Amino acid sequence: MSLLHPVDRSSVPGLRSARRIPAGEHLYRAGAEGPAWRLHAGAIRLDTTGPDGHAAFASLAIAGDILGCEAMLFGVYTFSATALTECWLLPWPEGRREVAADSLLASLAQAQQRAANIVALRGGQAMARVVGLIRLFGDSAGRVILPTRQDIADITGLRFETISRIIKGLERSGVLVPVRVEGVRATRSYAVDPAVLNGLPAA
Amino acid sequence: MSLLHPVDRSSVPGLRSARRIPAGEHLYRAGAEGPAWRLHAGAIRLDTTGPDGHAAFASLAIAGDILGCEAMLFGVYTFSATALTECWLLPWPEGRREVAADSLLASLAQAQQRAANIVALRGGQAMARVVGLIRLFGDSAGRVILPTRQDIADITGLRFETISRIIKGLERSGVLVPVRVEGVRATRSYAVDPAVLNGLPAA
DNA sequence: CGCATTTTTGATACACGTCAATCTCCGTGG
DNA sequence: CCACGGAGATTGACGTGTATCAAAAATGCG
Repeated sequence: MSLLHPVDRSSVPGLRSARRIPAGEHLYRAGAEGPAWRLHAGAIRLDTTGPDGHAAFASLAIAGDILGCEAMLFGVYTFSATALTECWLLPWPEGRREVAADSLLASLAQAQQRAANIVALRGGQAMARVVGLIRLFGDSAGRVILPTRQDIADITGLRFETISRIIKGLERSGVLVPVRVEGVRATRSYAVDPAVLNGLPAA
Repeated sequence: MSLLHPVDRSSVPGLRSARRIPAGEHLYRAGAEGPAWRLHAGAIRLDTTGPDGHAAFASLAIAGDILGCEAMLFGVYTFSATALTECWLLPWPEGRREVAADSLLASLAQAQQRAANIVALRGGQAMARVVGLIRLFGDSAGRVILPTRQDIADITGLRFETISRIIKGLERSGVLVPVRVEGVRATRSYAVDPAVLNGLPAA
């Protein structure tokens, strides 16, 4: 296995002011004040804090999504945001101008599409759910960096033991091949069988 | 059981141009052209049409939600919309003016909140999911008009036989009491135990 | 090198799925 | 007004996919 290096973000135009969040850390918590963000790279989970103070998975943001825009309306964040993988974010809206209606409309349409994706990850058999999540997280080059087993379990509504069994099964059947990436846990970086990454039902 | 009568919508201000959709009928289909709508009363399911032409539950709209705004951006609807209960809708945006950014922002925040609700309906034990859906559909007076068992099953990611068993169980334990409403099927209109309608874990 | 965290694996239980047979409701037409 | 028929709902018997509990192994940090 060759050792890959993470992308150098400092060369990306307009990303001077980008904020980096390491995997597992909070971007913000429900009830706190702060700006809205656009997620440039990585994945973030959003949790509601129940009346009993117990956090429950509520939604998912992946590259391109807008997060925390409700704080522009209510003053505080509704959800807590935690990085599932290393993330790069930009304050939103980007320019110093007013928020364009078109931009908001696009965000709204995208939010609905994302919601439909998440719903699909929470129905059907466990194998199909996990493969769906791998597709959602996989890049065009056929590589994935997955969240922890526990986070995958929260997203799919399964148990981490079940996730572990399924991912090990996909490894054994060759659908997933471990890939070492600097700064990423060994159990979380894989190359994905391209046939499975697009439509096929997997093993 | 007394016979209740449906609300007379003609007395609601600004609802002259409202469109009525009977339970079970389509408002629009994916790929078609049309305006965006605000759902004034009732509930609507949104389905994605998969590559195999097979429809899958994607999202839910309840009173106050905006539907089909993606058609303002892409020209066509992304999802198919079907009435779960009798619905009243208004074309959106309401006035003849431009869409206000604030209004869109509110819709975006609401869409995210709704998505979190739906996610919650698709995890945990079957009883908790069904009770959660009853809470979502129940009005402040403690009455619910539910979708068909099949629709509830699609929303919660369970089977209609399971839904039937759970709802019958709630009836037998007195949490749900059948209520006759004109034009609504006997199995779909109930009074809900107020203790269960707010926080309590149910039977 | 030791230790906390995460992941893997096994054995067992049970909640829900599946299949199939009624039963109820309600609209239709004789 | 009642017989008919179809869609939706209920119920039972049985199978199975995940949950649950428990223990060991792997991973990576200090």
